[in-house]
Amino acid sequence: MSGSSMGRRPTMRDVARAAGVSQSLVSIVFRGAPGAGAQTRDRVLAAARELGYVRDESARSLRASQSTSIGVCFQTRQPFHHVLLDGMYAHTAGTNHPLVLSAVSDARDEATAIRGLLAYRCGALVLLGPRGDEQSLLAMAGDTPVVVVGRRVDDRSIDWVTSDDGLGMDQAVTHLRTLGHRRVLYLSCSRAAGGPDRLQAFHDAAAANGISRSVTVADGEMTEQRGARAAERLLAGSILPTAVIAFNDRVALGLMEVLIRRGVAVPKDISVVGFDDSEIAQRDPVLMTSVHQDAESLARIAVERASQRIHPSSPPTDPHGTLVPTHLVVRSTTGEAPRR
Amino acid sequence: MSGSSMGRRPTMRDVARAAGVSQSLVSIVFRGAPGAGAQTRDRVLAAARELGYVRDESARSLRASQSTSIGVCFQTRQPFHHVLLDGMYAHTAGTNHPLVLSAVSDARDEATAIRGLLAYRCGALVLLGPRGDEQSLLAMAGDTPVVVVGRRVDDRSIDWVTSDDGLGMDQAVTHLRTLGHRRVLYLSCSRAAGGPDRLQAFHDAAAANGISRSVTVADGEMTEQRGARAAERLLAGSILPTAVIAFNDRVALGLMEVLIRRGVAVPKDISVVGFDDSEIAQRDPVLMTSVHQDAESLARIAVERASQRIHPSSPPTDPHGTLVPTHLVVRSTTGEAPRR
DNA sequence: CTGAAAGCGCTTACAG
DNA sequence: CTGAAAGCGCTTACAG
Repeated sequence: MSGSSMGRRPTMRDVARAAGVSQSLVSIVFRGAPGAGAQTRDRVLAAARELGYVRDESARSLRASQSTSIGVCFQTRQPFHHVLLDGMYAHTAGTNHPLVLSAVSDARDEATAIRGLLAYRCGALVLLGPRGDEQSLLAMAGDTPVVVVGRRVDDRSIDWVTSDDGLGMDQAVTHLRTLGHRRVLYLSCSRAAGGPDRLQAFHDAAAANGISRSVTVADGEMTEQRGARAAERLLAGSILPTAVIAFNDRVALGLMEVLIRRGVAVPKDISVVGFDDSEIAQRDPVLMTSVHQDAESLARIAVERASQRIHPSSPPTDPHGTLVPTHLVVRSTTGEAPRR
Repeated sequence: MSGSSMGRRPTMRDVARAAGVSQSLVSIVFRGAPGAGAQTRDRVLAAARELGYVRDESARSLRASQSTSIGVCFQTRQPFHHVLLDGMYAHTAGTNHPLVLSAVSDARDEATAIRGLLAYRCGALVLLGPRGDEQSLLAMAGDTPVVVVGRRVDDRSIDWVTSDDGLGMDQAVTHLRTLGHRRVLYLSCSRAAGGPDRLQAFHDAAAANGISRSVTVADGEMTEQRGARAAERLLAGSILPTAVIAFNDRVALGLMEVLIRRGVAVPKDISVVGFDDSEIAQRDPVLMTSVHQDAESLARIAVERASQRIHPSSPPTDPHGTLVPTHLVVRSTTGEAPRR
């Protein structure tokens, strides 16, 4: 980088001088605004590259009348959030929507993470699986528009996008029912974003399939550990369900790890269905039947909603929420119900 | 938030007016600079809270003579990076070092991620497991100081901190040797940051334990899939090693998943040692023997180095790198070498 | 402590 | 296209 010879980082003035144009024009080129000829534009970009120029986001967002960056709040320990992040990066590459990230972790609560995003003047916030209730999310965000991913929201000032759990659960239960299963256990996670939605969806699907009276539900965390515990409790009990649907793939994996070690054959003795269809489910030899969540669409729609809120060309979309279809990926962990 | 009644977000001026002090004084309070009495300070903070004031990082970092924020470049698909993120958040909470995150993913290469950090005027960059070679990292960072986590770096202008792989490998190999193992396979990952270091460490540890001639090495990716493939290749071969050390816990897990399904008992028939001692290794029923990486110390030292580079009270520390000790956590996947 | 002021690097509107 | 200018919300040095 020849820029290093200057002793400070190059500014638009430096690029302008190097390209022999005005500073205003450099700004026009970098904003992609009309007013620069193709040839001039190339000269400016060449000079910028030569100097190692990087446009200053702090200055840009401070000065711009409308902040276009999208703040994303995610959880460090949620693999599915990282898949969503990938998708959001893919859908903002080359746009004027830089992503600003802020993580929720043991040492950092949601309010702190959101405050961190506001400090960078984000034009909109995308919250992945937020735990807070609607009113506190609204209070935290203040005047900044909010898009929630992974659960429904009633308040109409918040946009949301999530997988169609009703559809997904129905696909899972119908699949099991077709295989002859009636005694189905659902490992719920009421604490998670979308946890209550998914539980309701399970009850609805059981009713629709006429097995409401033979299904059971257990509640807990959304980790492998929780699945493992559930397996132990199952094995200690008198009547085994013939199939288990887990809140997510991680819970299903933990469950299967214990079952297999204890000599319970999957799916011969018990069928297992995961949720997410993450890498966990897809890999050999796990090959788990799982409800596929379309992370790519979730991410794309979240970005689109945020972008619409930032540039309100039209009144807010109605409805304010989107359900993304799921589909069931049948692999090797589901089979005919055993007769017992 | 009573601030929402203003129609725009509150600034320091608004807080000053509400608290009945000057704007300069509000700045002093928020910077923690000397010049404000305890009582005034409380009045300012109360007014700020009342208004829902969040200090504008864009303006702060634009104006401040020295940018104090730390840019962190991480990979979305690396669980260990998220543990490091947790640690870095914990060690910057309450300091004047806000973290700015930028992810590397399929859709976003390292150069783009680093440029993203520079755009926010970070005072220093912390790169988690960067893949680029030293010269390109230096070129990308320009004048911004760089701290690399997860591998050694020769260039003395870059600080680094990583686990002592030499120690960790020696702990793993010595443990196996004590149990009578000689035929040890190492599943390497030369492409990963620190991969070559760890491979060299394995060879050194084998030599120190007098088993150089009976060990083998296979190379590949750092995923469960890769471990599963390795297990299949092992089972197809004529002579099984009596123990496997994996590049990380994920590879070890994939390996064990196949072994257990094929009726190969761990550790009776084959011992398995992971690396990282992540949640994967710790959970029941996996309970994997693994080389523990001290993520908390790695994160703390990375933050300390970055902070030192931002506020150079003393000349750069010598040496510019730190090796963090590992320790071996013995669980249930290692045992006496089988006689065959 | 106050108050007035300069300036970080941009965006934006404006006269030419 | 240029060039001069204002201003985003802060930090910082300064006179009182």
